[in-house]
Amino acid sequence: MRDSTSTRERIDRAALGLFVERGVAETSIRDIAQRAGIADGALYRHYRSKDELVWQLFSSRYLAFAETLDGLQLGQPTAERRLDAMVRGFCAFFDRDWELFAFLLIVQHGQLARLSEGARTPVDIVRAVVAAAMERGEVPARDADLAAAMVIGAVLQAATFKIYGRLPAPLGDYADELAAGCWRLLAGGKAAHSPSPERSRTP
Amino acid sequence: MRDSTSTRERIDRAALGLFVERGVAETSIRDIAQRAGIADGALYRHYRSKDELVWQLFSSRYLAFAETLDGLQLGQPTAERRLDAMVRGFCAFFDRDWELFAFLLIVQHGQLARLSEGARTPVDIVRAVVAAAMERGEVPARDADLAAAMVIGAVLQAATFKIYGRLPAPLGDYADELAAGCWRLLAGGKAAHSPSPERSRTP
Amino acid sequence: MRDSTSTRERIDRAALGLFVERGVAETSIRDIAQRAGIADGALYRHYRSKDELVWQLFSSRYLAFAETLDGLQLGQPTAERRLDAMVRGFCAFFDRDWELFAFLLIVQHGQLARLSEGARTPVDIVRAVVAAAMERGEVPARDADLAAAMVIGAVLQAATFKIYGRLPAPLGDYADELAAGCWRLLAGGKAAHSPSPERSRTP
Amino acid sequence: MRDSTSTRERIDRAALGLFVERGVAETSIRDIAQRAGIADGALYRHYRSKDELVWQLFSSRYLAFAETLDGLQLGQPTAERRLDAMVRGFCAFFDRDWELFAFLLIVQHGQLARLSEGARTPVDIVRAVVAAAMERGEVPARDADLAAAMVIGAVLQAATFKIYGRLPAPLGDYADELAAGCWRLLAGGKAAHSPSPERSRTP
DNA sequence: AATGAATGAGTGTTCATTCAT
DNA sequence: GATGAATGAACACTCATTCAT
Repeated sequence: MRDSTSTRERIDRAALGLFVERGVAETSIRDIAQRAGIADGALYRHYRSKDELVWQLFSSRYLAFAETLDGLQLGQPTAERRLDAMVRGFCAFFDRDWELFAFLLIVQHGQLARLSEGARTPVDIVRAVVAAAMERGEVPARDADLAAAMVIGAVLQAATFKIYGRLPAPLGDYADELAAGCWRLLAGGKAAHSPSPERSRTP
Repeated sequence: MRDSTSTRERIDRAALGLFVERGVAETSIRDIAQRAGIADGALYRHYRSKDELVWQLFSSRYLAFAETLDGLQLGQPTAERRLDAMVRGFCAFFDRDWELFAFLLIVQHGQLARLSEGARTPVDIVRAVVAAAMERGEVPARDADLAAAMVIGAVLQAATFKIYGRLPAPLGDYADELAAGCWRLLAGGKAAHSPSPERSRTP
Repeated sequence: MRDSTSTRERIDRAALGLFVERGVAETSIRDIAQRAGIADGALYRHYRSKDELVWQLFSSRYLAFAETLDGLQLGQPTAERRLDAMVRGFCAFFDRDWELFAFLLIVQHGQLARLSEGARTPVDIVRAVVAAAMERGEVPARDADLAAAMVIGAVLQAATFKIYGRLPAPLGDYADELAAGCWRLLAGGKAAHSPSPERSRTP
Repeated sequence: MRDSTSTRERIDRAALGLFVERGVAETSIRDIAQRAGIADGALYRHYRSKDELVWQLFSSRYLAFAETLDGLQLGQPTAERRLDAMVRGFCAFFDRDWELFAFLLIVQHGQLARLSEGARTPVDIVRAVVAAAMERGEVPARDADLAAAMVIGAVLQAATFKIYGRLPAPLGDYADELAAGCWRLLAGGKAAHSPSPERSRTP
């Protein structure tokens, strides 16, 4: 058990690293096994196929992060605090293991569709928080999905910038600004349930 | 030339469609040639390799979009109008050819690094607009890169939601809300950490 | 077409030879390609898989032989002559290409089950001739299936003996004796529709 | 010893069953071990390799059957009775354990060559009986090898028909007919080519 | 320009076999 | 004797690429 666990962890870490460095298709099972320090065949004791490996790696981490996010948000008294906790949590998560985040980012397309219907993803968590805030009147009522998309995108893109070297400091250093920005996005202005036909927003 | 152009266009369209439907690695040159209605070998008259095809497709479209974005923004008098024009332009671009956008989204990782140092990407355009707005005092001075990331992310994620079916209407229907949200994000508040819910559009 | 045909024939012959020499499982696609003088990949232009190759080789030859057998039998006036023609035909077939026969013998188990329900096999041809002979009273009425089995087995086993070196001369040299033996088997004695409970056949 | 024996028997039975169901090449050591209820490695306490297992299984059963056949024949006073005893014995053997017979049938090619020069096979037993009958004048003198082949083939093919479902009743129900047919084959006629239907059992 | 048969390196995967426990 | 994780040499098969036509 001891050995088996450590072997699997070595596989996971090796795969994660290679997937991020070269991409999934460009990484062979041989590459992963070599970096993990095992023979190719041994990998199949832990995952039934390369596809399985990618899928398990993605889904387990992706859904675990959703739970983490939910846990952070649950204890908070106000929508603003909930958002703040989630943003901060995300930044910490990212700074602790940016490689994992990069992996999730890279492989999401093609894996997302395989999630079971009822799976609670990070997206669902954020959307629920946003929708609740609107229902309770803590925030102007708008299209909850669109609002959730914007908040998620704002934070995610910051992380992406970080990965591509467009942001110098650890993501945690931007957490305040990110949380504040998201709050402005969400809480600012008047209600305007989109899509609405009225226009002209120029002051 | 007429024939050649049309063949190339068929290749491009076939490749684009297949890449989005199945992913790049899962699409073979044979698949593309077949859908384009030519023999496998013929494809090599137009692209020297599969990698080349992906790269050409990505870079030309990606950089062309940057120019489009820049053009839209150039004529506008204020930062808010510039942002509005870009958001609206993006939505129109997306609704006209969402497949192309999905392609750009999917292949960006792995292609982004190949862009030449001085290339003007959509990201650069947005960043420049945001930075200029801050310099001119049209918007509170904050970290321009972070602000640009958030704005870009907010809009991009809305498009991603649209692709995954999380938003029902055409993206254009959300353009107002998107532009307004981005403006709130950019222009709202004074300090980085604003714990108070009140805000005013212009400082 | 010229080239393609010859390539396929080279593949068939190489596969046949190797299957007989080493067995199907012991023969790799590489072995076949090498003996056929082509690259491994080229084989897949002619057969979609190794299984397909074995199956095509077996079924085409097996069913073609059934037709040959049927043709030989058709022109004959009496049951004895029909049997004689078939036995003689089989021996000629064997002596012309014993390797093909050995192949059919070796791979039959596992391939036989894949034949479509209505396929006319050599076994069906012989059985039909035997049954017709019984119906017309040319031969005592017995269990047609059993009688067909015995006739087929008698000839087949002679061929098998030949393959294993237990018979020195060409099979054709035994054709008279084989045909006569089969005829004795079929035509001799009184009718005794088996399975019947009565016993004791000792004189 | 008790336990070991039973383990080995379980291995043998598992292997036999799987070989017949799927074929030898399609059956892995893991499959066998699993069905036998042991770990893969444990199998190597009983057989040094998969090849060994197949070989031991084949040769022991094949040669044991030869002895059985010989024993059955030995006590009989006449050639006809000897043949009858052997046919009957074969049918009983088949009905008692058709899986074993199917195994012998399937793997014979490729194993037969490994038998030592002097090994007494079922074929040798039958041939000896046939040859002796000819020498003693109990049966017309013909090519003993060919005659033996025909007799063996006739019975074997009936068994094969049974395996493939072409014969409905237990093989034992056909024993009379089989023995009679073989005897006609052997004892009937005078010359190799007997165009006349009349015959007498003993010359 | 186009064709499509051919190439051959490389992939994911299997599986007989070993060996530390 | 038994276990089962690990090995590593195959294997079937794919596919980007070439090239004679």
